[in-house]
Amino acid sequence: MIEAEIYKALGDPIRLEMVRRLSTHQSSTIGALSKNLGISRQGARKQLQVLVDANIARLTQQGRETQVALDTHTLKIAQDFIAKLERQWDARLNALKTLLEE
Amino acid sequence: MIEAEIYKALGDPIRLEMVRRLSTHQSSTIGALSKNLGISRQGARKQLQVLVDANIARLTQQGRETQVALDTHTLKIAQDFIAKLERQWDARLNALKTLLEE
DNA sequence: ACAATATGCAACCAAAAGGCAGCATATAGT
DNA sequence: ACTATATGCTGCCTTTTGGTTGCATATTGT
Repeated sequence: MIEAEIYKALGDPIRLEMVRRLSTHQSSTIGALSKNLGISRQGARKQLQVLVDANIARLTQQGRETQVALDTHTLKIAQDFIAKLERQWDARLNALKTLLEE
Repeated sequence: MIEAEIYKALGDPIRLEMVRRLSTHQSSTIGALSKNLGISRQGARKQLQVLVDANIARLTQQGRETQVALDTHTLKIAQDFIAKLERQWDARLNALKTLLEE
């Protein structure tokens, strides 16, 4: 059940804010991403690592700073998984509805 | 940040399995949903409650048993949110690509 | 060379989450 | 009526998570 780790990583307000900042390109380094979150730099770094471990964010070191980038492939997996759940659920509901209308 | 609660609810293998079962209509009552998960009935019930609190599952009591149903509206919110993240990220990447190609 | 900046790593702590056993209650089947 | 079934509720325990402080290191700007 790979997907669970992705959702788990997204299931925290601070981590979700990080992803939001990355998606809008408001921050691109660890330092920038860690500011104004209401927690310490080290705390923020720990949260970022959760995103990295879930393959939602990727790190690239450049000199003394480290660039952070989103991995949209991973996000797509999550999105597709939910879409599939919805389709399966609705398909059966529609089948039932059709049956009742006959 | 409402979305975080939805992802948090989906971010556990057992809860995700429950959602999967519901989506494929393999189980529809609390009892059926709680079997063969590797944990006790009480444990499963607690996990189910997380899905209910996140508005991913709904409960409807019928006599001595309780029906469980998915709330696809909530799932759609999660799906749309990820789609938006991807679009924002890619839009800027494409803009950069265009700029470099000029 | 020196100071400032960007980051890493480990130890520690409190709170939340995940899971269990035990007991109670209401409904359904015989 | 009696038994089995479906479920609820509470208290307890262990593990995980979210966060901190303190200290170390490497790179950059002056």
